[in-house]
Amino acid sequence: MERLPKRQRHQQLSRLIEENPFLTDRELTRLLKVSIQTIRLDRLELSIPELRERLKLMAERSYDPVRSLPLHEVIGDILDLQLDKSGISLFEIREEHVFSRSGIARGHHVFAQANSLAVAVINDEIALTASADIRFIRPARLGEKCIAKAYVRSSGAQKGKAKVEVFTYVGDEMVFQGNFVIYRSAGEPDREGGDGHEDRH
Amino acid sequence: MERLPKRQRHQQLSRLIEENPFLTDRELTRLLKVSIQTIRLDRLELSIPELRERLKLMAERSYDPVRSLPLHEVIGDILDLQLDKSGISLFEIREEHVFSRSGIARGHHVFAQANSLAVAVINDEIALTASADIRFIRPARLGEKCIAKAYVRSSGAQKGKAKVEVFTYVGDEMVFQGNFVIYRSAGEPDREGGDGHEDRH
DNA sequence: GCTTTTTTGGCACCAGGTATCAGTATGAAC
DNA sequence: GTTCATACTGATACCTGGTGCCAAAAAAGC
Repeated sequence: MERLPKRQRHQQLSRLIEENPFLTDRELTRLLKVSIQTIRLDRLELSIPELRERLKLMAERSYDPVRSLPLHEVIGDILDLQLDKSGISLFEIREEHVFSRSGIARGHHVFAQANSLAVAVINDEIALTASADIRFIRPARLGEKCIAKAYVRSSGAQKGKAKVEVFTYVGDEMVFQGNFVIYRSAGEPDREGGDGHEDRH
Repeated sequence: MERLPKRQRHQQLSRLIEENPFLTDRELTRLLKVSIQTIRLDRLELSIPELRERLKLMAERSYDPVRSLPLHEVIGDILDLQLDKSGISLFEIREEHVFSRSGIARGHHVFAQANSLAVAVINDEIALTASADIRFIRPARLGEKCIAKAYVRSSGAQKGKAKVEVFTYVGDEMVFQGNFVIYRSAGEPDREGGDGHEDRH
């Protein structure tokens, strides 16, 4: 018996299930023209879990709050935070942040890291982005770690507006720079803004 | 028999399953102190599908490319697009876009709608945001429908840079305004940018 | 009291498997 | 030719997490 058919079938099986994880063993018998036992042996050898386990894994992954709400609260990990002074956050460009073909991060994510850091650095219950002036210096790419540094240029605790400057680096290359004007609740909290935070931890 | 216990149980059941869709009927019997048949009757009345169906739905949702990559391609539905001239998109502020307590949309989403429309309106294979000057005029809130209108002010097909102005409205109130500079592949596609598109359909 | 609703129990059945044992085909090795 | 290994198939028992249905018991409601 040729060895190839089996290996080919294994490859096909992997591919089929990868591109449609909703296939039952019975449906796979039709596609691969082998018995259901063979399908199951193959899955065993390839350690591909059964349909229900596959679906459960997918559901869990999409249910994971960290993954399912990637734009909640602060984007990136806060490394340092000196309220009303400065802050640093780290954000790694992963698969889900880039265009699959070019590997270039979508602007939203780079913006979101900077924006949420600018908001987080403001020492107030409510902080909302009023305006921003941003520049994408060079594209951020898959796997790169973006370090955003925010500096409060004028805290404006009395005026109700604060100016925050954010620089985002990959290594020593700057990829993004932005000037944010943040409304703070000391001023008129709800008049403007498109972002804010409600939980300070 | 009081009507309340049943209704209360129904509420509890809905809440429990909502916050943990992975619960089996058997586990629910422990939590609600009723028989498994009652749980099943309750699910029937509330038309809550069985565990496996719930997981399957979650898996499908996370597998659906449109939903699983909410920040892919264009955010919002394109209502009108005249390449290198103007475009209109609609984006409804839903639960997942707002801060749960204030109901105010996170800035990323409002920005993302405007940004992706600005990029989409450019008639080129590759388009990347180079810089932007944005203003959040008033907060967008849960349930509001944001209409973004983009106007290409200078297409710059030769220069490699285009200027796009975007206004986002809720009803006749402006919530956001932004000026975008977009790099287009005619110029130097990969030199800058934080966003782009790879598929034009 | 009696009636109605709610709850429970029991049983058959289903999908989509796992696990295991036995049998068959096929080709290479001696 | 016989033996052996590998691959494949079939059959059966069992599992989970249910559905569907019927009847009995319990709890309200009047």
